[in-house]
Amino acid sequence: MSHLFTTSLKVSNLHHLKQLHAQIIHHHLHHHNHWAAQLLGHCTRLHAPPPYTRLIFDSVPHPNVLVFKNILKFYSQLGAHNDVITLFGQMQKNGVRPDVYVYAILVKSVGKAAIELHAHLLKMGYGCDRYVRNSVMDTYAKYGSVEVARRLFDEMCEKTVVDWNSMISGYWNWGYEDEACQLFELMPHRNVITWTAMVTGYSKMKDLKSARRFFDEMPEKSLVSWNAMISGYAQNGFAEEAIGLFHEMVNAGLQPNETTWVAVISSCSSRSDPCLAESLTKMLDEKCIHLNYFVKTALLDMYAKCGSLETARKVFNELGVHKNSVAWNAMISAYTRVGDLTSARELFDTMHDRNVVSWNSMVAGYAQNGQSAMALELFQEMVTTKDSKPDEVTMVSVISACGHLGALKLGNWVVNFISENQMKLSISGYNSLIFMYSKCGSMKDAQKVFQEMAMRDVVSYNALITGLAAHGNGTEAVELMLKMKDEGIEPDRVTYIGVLTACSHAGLLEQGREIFESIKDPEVDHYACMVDLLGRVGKLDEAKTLIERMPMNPHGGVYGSLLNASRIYKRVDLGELAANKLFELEPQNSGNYVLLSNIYASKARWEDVERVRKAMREGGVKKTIGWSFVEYGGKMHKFIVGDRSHRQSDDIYRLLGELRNKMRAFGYVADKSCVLRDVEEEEKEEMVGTHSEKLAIAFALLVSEEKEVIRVVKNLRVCWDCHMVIKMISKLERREIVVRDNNRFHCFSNGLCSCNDYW
DNA sequence: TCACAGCTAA
Repeated sequence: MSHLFTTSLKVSNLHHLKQLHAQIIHHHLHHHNHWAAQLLGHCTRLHAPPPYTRLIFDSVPHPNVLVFKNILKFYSQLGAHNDVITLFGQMQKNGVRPDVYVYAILVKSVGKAAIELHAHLLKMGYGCDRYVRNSVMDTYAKYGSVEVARRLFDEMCEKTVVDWNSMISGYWNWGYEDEACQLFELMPHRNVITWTAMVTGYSKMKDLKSARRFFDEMPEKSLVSWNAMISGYAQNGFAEEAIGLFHEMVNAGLQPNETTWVAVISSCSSRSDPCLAESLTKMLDEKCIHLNYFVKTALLDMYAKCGSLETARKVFNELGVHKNSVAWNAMISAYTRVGDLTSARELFDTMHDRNVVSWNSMVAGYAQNGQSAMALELFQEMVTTKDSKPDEVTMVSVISACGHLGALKLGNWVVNFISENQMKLSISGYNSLIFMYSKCGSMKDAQKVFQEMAMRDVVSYNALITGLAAHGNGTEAVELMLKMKDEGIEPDRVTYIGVLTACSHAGLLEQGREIFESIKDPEVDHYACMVDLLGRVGKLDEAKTLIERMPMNPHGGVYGSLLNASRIYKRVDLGELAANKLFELEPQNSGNYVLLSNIYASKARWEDVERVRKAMREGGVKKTIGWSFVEYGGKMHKFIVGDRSHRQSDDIYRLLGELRNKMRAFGYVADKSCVLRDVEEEEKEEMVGTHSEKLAIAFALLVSEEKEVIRVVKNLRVCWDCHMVIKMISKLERREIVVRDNNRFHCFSNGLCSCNDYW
């Protein structure tokens, strides 16, 4: 049996551990407490898989305090607090008397309940044991109240360096920078752990400069210190610095461990550089690094972000039963990143330990892939099931989805939800609110949010300027740009796109020209805005000249602006020129065909209209179909061409029929511009159909009260006949109809549109 | 005699 002792000495990896385990079983010793405790100790040290470790524990018929201690330590290290508490209960049931160390572990796991446990420990006379005392204080500092921890700290007559370190980390944990620094200064003897805690603390506050200062000033550095600094860089997006420091560490002759690798791998993920990923994979292979849980999950994420979804999935599958929520969430976002929402949802539905990040990944996945309605549906499920509590990340996605849909009532509900749950919003949270209100057509609220912000960044200004632009408030947008310059915030490319668009919508030719001239290196998008501005005020030939003099190749947006202007001013020559360029640049974009055919239609050139349609058919160009939304009763109702899925479909179609008859009676005859045709009459015709807008308006008419404003939201350019229908309904029904088309707001009343260039 | 404090993935 003596060889067992020698084997047990060199257990340096999982393989050795399993060999030792096999030998112990061979000698029928696995029921013995001594050997079980040995094995469990190795499990903790080597981060063995929990099911394997549990198997060893369960094979002991009468575990003693040593065995319990080791299994508790294992679970404690995993952060499996519930298992610690359950096992502690079992220990008491078995009549095994816990010692101070067991209590020290337990205190860490019970979280806020440590307060009761603390009283119990005092009664038992364990209060003055320095390990118990430190554990209690540490737990208060981590999970409870840092003030209580400080009181305990102050009451100690002899403080060890461990107590000081616990207290300093406790302060950092709650973001109390000043208190942490104060203690650091007061401390009689600092050790490497103290210094490392300072590095981590500053990294947590995103103050990498100070973190690095402490790192450089440390009298001695351990591997953990290096890891702290590298991880600090990695977690704050300083990938270059993290990788650089990693090389420095290797050059200093230090052997990286798994924690180091995790930081390096995650830096590589954020770079999304497939070459770097490959060289890293090779390096791990060559060095035969043992890949633990964290490393494998980090690798999974790296593969997903560096373009190899298949490899990521392979790692994910290989994690087997040991997968935790982080791996699941990484895989879910990997799918949403490439737009594969089906696979993402499949994973989301099959995972059982969903947390807030899982929900966020899925909600953001829908929101960022144009499925705002699904994003809101899932959010509502999240709130009703109370599976996880939404956080700021959730709310930003939800707010953005409300904006895309123009769901104002829902958006207001979300704002209420945020204040009721006392959620704090960061600058980007407020920015998303400005965006939402702008998109919902409520500039008053957008401006209110903007005013109330304590700090604003360039995105805040851009959100408001873009909103003002969409509402045609050109002068205000220009003023806002001047104001941001005054406050020392430099306009960026988005700002200029916003102001130029605003000038264009408000017809501010001279100011637009001036601003365009002031841009240092105008990009192609800025030229497109300028062409749009010139075109809308009727200077089409000047717009054409500007295009010819562009220093770069014009993109679709440039010619799109010219085409749109040609439509407004019925310039067939320039319209044809722009359209022909567009048919080359973006042959599958149906909108260009629609616009050209509308120019012909406005000149009653029906043969040409037919010719464009034929070209479209023959080119296999499918009209892009989009959803229209109407918010009613706190819900979004969505419609698509020929839709019959809505609950009130029958009523909606009946109303459409009635409207058609009414229009005929008022003399609006269906002419060749297909004003009143719908899908039943024109099944084979791709240019027309029962458009989503028609269905949406009919639905809104059905449910709205007399004189209520009807709001229809649609982001794509809508067709000729739909515009005509909207105009006529607004005249016949004497209703105001607001349509968000092409991200602009159009208010129809009495058959007239608020903007002068609407058809 | 030891254990207690610092670093790890979305």
